[in-house]
Amino acid sequence: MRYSRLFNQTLRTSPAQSEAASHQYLTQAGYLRPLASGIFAYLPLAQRTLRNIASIIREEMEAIGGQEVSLPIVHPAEIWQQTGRWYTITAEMGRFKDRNGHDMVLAMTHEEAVAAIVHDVIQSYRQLPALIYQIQLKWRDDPRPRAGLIRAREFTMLDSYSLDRDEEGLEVQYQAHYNTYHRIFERCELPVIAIQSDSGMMGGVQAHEFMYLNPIGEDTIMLCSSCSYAANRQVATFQKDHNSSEDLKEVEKIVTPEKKTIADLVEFLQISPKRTAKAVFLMAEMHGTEKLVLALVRGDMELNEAKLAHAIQASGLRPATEEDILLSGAVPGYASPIGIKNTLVVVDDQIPHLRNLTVGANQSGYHLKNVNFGRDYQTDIIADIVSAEEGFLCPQCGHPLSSQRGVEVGNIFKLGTFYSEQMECQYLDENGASKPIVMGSYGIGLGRLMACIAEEHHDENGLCWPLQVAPYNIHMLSIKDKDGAVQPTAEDLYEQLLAAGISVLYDDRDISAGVKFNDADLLGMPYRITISARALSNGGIEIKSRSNETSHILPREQVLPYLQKIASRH
RNA sequence: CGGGGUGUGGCUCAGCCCGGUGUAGAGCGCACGGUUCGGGUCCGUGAGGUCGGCGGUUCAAAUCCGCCCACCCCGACCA
Repeated sequence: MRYSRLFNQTLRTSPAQSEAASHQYLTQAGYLRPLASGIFAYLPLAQRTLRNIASIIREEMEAIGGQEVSLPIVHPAEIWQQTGRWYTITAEMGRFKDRNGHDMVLAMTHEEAVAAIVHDVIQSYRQLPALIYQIQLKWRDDPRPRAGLIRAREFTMLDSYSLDRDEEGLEVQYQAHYNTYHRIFERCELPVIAIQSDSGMMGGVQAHEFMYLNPIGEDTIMLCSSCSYAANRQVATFQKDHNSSEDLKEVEKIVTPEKKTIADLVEFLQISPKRTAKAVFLMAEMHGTEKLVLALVRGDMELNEAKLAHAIQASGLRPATEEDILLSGAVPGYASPIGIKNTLVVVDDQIPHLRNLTVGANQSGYHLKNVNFGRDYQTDIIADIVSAEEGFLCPQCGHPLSSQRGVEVGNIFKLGTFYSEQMECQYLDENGASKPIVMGSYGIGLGRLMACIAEEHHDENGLCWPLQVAPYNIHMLSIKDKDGAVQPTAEDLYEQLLAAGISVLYDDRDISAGVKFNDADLLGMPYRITISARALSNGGIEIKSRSNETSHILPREQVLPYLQKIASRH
């Protein structure tokens, strides 16, 4: 491609409205233009990069037996109603009516659509296992898009769906994806770690996320430096301490005027927050109705809403208002499970092992000392509902955990039979018995992946693409000379490279050398070749790798074979 | 949804506080001419703007007031 024909415009200054390096450079170098919040146009350089990422993905998916399909991005509401997600997912789903007034959905993901097709295609165990995948657009009306492609509302995603007879089959395909995803990210030269994760709105039983560790990320990952433990903070567990050797003491009502927070209370009573329990009130969306939930956790712990939602099978949580709380008979600031009604009480699994805690008396200005689970109150639901924090002890080895931020570039889920049951995807086994297909679903965000690669591979001058994803392998530029030997040489070499099938961007513009060099650095092709009078008089043509400061001169006739060797690594 | 910030040509911004310089400015980019030719050369000419929108105040609004919209950042939220 001749630069003079390239559809793009680099910017001298990076746009002010971006913080992430990837966003800045992708915009400044003319890969990307915003159209609306979280909605982007991909210009030719970005499109080529994405295409390269996509071909890596296709190769690797085909290698584990994947077959590519293309599912619609507009769905009839019926299939989403069938799985219930029409009702459980709210503002994030794009909906509209067609001309006949039918409710339609913009695909956020494709489990429903896949299941609808699988329902028609798969009849027999002879057709299983199967693996289908697509690289397709998604729409999620995210409440807060940010950092350019890191979190967009419209985005392209690889999503694959495994279909198996049973759990064993699913395990095989899950493992295959686990390994393949590592290979895909490796080929893109993006370092990632696989961590345990929440299955969120997808439902399902087991899940891993592939995280690119970087402060720009919005997920918090708990890591153990002495063993392999790594988990999303939403699900990370840790070793909890107990004091169950203490004797039970008598409950004692104490006066605590205006001590509505744990901080005030422990200051007033001069006790450790570990000797208190706090009650957090939330309204939970459960099976279409709202219910008040009291979550009881140790005073120094933080409630983890993802864990809580999981424990009570809630589809959504919101903070309870004062009015909500008063209806239960509890007193905000002085609340506890003792004596409240019409409330779902969830107790953190540490609490039953803690004795003689101080909790609210459900009476303004009073707390209760020496309260004990079992003796003084009961509940049906005991679960791990607190967040792991930096310094808490690793659940596997007891070493203190650390935390880091990360970007989720991929994930794999064992869906099990949820969707196949909802959508009636069944097959007949050898005995003629009808059984639900066991499904898995797996995804990689392509735009996000491209942004993460840019984030990982850039310097103060611009992007530095890895060879396999770079829009062009070679950035060739000529520097105009007096006697005019440069231009014909450059044209000639360019034609030769094209004929050899090497992907090359040739800066043929009639502008100063500095501009060409700066643009070459900004655009970030892995190799730069310079044709100039100086290089020619030094015996040939200059070659420099983008990530390396030094260049070297190669005789004219050796250039093509040299570049062919580089390109063959593509 | 809560908090903060910003909207002036393709990009970065000045002007606004304290209304009036008469066709609204600069740099970059773009077009044309010249100049230079290994790290965004220099000079000249030129095109390009409903000053986010609507309403109000005023003899007069980019500037003051009100409402709305968009975008960015933090939080809530989120495969």
